[in-house]
Amino acid sequence: MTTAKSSPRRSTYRHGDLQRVLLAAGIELARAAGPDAVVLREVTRRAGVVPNAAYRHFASRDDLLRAVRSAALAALALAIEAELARVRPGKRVAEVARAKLHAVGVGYLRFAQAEPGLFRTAFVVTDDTEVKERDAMTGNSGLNPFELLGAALDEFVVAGLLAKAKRPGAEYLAWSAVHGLATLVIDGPLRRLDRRATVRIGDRLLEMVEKGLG
Amino acid sequence: MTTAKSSPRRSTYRHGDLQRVLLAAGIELARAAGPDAVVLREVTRRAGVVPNAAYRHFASRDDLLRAVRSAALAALALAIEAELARVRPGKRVAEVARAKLHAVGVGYLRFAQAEPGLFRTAFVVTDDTEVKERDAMTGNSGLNPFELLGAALDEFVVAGLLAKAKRPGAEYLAWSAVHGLATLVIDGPLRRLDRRATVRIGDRLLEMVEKGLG
DNA sequence: CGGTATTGTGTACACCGTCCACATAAATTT
DNA sequence: AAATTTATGTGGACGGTGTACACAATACCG
Repeated sequence: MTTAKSSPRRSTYRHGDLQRVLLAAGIELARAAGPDAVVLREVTRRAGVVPNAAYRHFASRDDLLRAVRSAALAALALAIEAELARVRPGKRVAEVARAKLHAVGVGYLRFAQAEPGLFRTAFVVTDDTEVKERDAMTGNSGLNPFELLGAALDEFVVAGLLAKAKRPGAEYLAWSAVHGLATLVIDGPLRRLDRRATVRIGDRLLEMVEKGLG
Repeated sequence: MTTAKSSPRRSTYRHGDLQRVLLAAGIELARAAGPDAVVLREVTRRAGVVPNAAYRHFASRDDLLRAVRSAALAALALAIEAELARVRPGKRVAEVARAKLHAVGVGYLRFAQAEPGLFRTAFVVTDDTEVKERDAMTGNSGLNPFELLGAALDEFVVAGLLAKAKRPGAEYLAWSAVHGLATLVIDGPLRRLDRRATVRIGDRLLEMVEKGLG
């Protein structure tokens, strides 16, 4: 017999869509158990392929992880955009701007709590710092999470809620606060908070950011 | 011959102080390259001992990592206390309280930038959530970093800078902001900032927290 | 149709954490 | 002081990991 061993479960020698399947498996592992769970051999196992096959599509395990990380960032961007889409186009620009910034924060925190594995993966620190797949980590708007926050702050300036002089760098301050709370909620002392309590403290935090930025 | 092989480099069969040496080696690895670098076999290698010897002092690699994490938290607490000690005991309580909160934030950020490996290790998420070595992670004051922040906020209330009603949970908000900025600075987009620029944005962040908390 | 580039396979290596049985030395009991 | 128990380090093994290298099978292109 020419073919036996384990279980080919695939008639053709070529897989056809291995890259995508490997990435999908990686994302699934990350979702279930965070970045450390993205192990190359398990990914290939799920794709029904030998471990080394992955090296035809990813330079290393770290390269695969980077791809998964981009996907996680894209998912976060989509979650934020979904929250932004719920903002009703009211009359007063100030209120709309406020609602949008709030939506960014809420989307961020919601995602962290709903998908902690992906969230941690999105912010894992990989070997080489610079990113090439810039647009693999964006949502429908073409903006990544950080840029979505920046856009919301721009509207704050337009609405007169934030002095133009204070705009540069403001996204770092706002992002710090929201991201910090997210890590507290998924890994830190606020781990056991339920959704309601999270929303409450999230609101307080966003209030602090709004009041404090100006 | 009874003894040969590699190099015992130790005459006595017993080591004498292995637990401490293993922990020290683990801390050194964490300092140099973060939590993932705390690998059990390397730690024992540095102690001149066979890998399994570690299991007489730590239940697992994760247990060792937890000990290193406690040490890292203690180091952070010490850094904060050092900054607090520089606060001059001025006349006005309000000014002192402000300076102390500022010192906590600055100590936190300084430590993150000066010892990124230890900082990341201090906040690594380990398997079992609860901590037993509660006082292995404190500074000279007996307080851990989080509690030091809480104490600073208490003084804020005493000084009338923070309404009593807003005190509960305030440490979560302040901590979120500072910790978020720290991660931005060591792993995120602000990675390349020099000390001066870090101090500047740190000041802005702390200003936001002060203004926003009230 | 025949050569060539692409993609998956097989084998092998070094490293990791951890289990088990065993050896040695210190502590304790007799 | 001798005997026994307990603490600590050793040796060897197993299954897991990432990845390098040579090879095989297919798709593609002239």
